[in-house]
Amino acid sequence: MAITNRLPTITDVAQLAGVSIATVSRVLNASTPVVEETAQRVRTAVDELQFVPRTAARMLASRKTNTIGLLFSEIRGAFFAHLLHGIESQLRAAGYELLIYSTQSDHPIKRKPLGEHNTDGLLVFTASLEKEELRRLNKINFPLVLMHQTPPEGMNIPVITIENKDGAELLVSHLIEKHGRRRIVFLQGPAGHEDSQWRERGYRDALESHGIPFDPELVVSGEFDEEQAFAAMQKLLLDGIDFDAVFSGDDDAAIGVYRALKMTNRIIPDDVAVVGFDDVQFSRYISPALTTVRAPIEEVGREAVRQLIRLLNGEQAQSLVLMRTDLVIRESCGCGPKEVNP
Amino acid sequence: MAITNRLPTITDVAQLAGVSIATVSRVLNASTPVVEETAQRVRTAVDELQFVPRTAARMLASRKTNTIGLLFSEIRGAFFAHLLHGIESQLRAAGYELLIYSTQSDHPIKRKPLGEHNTDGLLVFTASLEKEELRRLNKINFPLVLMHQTPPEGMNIPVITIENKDGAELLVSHLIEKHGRRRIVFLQGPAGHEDSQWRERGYRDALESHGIPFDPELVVSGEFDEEQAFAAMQKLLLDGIDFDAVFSGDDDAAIGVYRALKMTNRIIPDDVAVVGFDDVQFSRYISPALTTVRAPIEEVGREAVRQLIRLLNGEQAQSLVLMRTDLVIRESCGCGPKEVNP
DNA sequence: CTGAAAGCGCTTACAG
DNA sequence: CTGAAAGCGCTTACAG
Repeated sequence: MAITNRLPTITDVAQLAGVSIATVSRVLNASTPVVEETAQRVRTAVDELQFVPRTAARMLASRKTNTIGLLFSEIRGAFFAHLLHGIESQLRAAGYELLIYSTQSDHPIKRKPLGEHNTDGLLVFTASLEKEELRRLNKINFPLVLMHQTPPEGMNIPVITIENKDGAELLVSHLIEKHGRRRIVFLQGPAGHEDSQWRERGYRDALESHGIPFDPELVVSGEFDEEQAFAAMQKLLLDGIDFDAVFSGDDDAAIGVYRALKMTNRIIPDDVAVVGFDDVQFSRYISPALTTVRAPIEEVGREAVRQLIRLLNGEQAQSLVLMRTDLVIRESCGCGPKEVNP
Repeated sequence: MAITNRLPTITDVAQLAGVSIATVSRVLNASTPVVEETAQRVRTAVDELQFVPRTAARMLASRKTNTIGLLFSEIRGAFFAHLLHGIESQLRAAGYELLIYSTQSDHPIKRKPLGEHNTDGLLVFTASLEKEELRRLNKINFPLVLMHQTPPEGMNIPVITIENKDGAELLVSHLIEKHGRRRIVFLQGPAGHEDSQWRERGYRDALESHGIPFDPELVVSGEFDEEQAFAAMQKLLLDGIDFDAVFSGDDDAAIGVYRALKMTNRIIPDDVAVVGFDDVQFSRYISPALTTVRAPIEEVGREAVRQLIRLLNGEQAQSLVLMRTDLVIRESCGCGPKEVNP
């Protein structure tokens, strides 16, 4: 099932149009003025042969791939769809191709999946690239932009991230001030995940500023994952730990929290208030509607592309873009109509 | 901000190892046996120089891109994340790269985004590629696999899709038989969307086999989209059309239906039963929990990759893979516990 | 404005 | 098992 008739090349076009391949290249790329009449002949030949320049040849000759790579750990959930949508749309507008790679694929990696050998620059989400490789790429001045992750010591790589700490602090303060909660569980994300670390800091600061002592018993791991959060909550319940609210780390984990609480007949928010983070698609539709923090995920993707393109154009990129988050009060915290008819 | 020191090439490696570039290529690709001692020297040189072969050069010389392309119309919602996850994981296992392109990006396309010039084969979701281009690619024997879309007349291109009609028929029959509904609205998907067409057929067949006359007034467009579905429902309500159930086309649209009904104080399922299609992440968590049809989306992605790889290997692909769907009864149809504590 | 030619960095018959 | 050489299909100085 191989390609049957050899595909046309630039040489075929040149012959048909009666010009040199250099001229064909020029009209294709509009890189140098070409007499209109000649250009027209070339275009006709291109159409007739249905010629499309081989990307590989073009990349090799021009020493540019016109492609950017996206590295991330996991394709999952609404969060990822939002991020990718932002990246893709912004990238197309700039005329770049997108190569994606999920480091979660546990198949042994022979070659470096994405790097200077196949892209002009890289977008790196959270800790999807080892520090080693990051350092190497940075050292050779390879264009990089990090998302939701600050660069290791001494590396100056642009970062796009969100106001995790402020959002979390507002959220937890709300539980304390408006709803009088004092025994608030925090479900951490994956180890080393910066979003989680900042959110935890916001959580702690909120406690501290309200004179509530930090209780390590109330901080457990939910991994930003429904199942893990469910398991963590079950353990907390079994251990008989006392609490009146849960900050689930992110919205996905909140689903697991809901399940665990409902399963043991706790009423949300009366018995236990629950809040998340991200405000993904389903958050407003679950019952009770989830109080959370809106993270501008799609915009993070867009902005990351913008900064990367600056680097690709030899311009300065902004070293840190911190996008604002907003509290979204719904019902799971204890506010609002208890499902009157939203 | 250009790459500072020239990147090492195969020639640098060859010199350092004291062999020809052909030998370096051979140990890198394990394409021909090389004396172990020599191979070792090459590997050492590769490590020392941190050499990674330029993808473009390799593609050009080998006349293979080792890349497959994914074309689809819209990156949106949980549906897409599931599909992409299936595709990505299966592709990595086979050692291919993934280039993605969303035809929705309304930026004028200069060059063909994905095709024989930059990929070895294409995965095409729904109608994301014009019939013209499909015919052209098929004619030159370019490996193609379609998802959720049968090929135009006379083209033999493998298809992976799901049992839309059976699923829809079961769903609607359930509404009729178990819940006595007879005025059932159907919300169509985008024009020309095959999933929608088959679901409509299932809907009609269910009506017919239960002796319920088809009423064109009850069929309106929801576009598989929350907002469109919301608008369509509002219009139906305003027009005073009488109905006792809604088959929303897909789960995303069901959200819009919920909103419109709740806004006008209709109780789901008592006043109006609602059912969806797909069983995406949020479906079990909305209130009332959505009765729907489970579509094995991730598996569709996996299977599409499997078939495409067969073609790439010169093997025969299965011309049609029809994946089964299952009815998922929850509460929005009128069954089950009215939120006892799921 | 246009062409001849070098070069991009690999792979792969072809000899040996 | 290994090397010299051709070739993959473009782009881009360099002349003219």
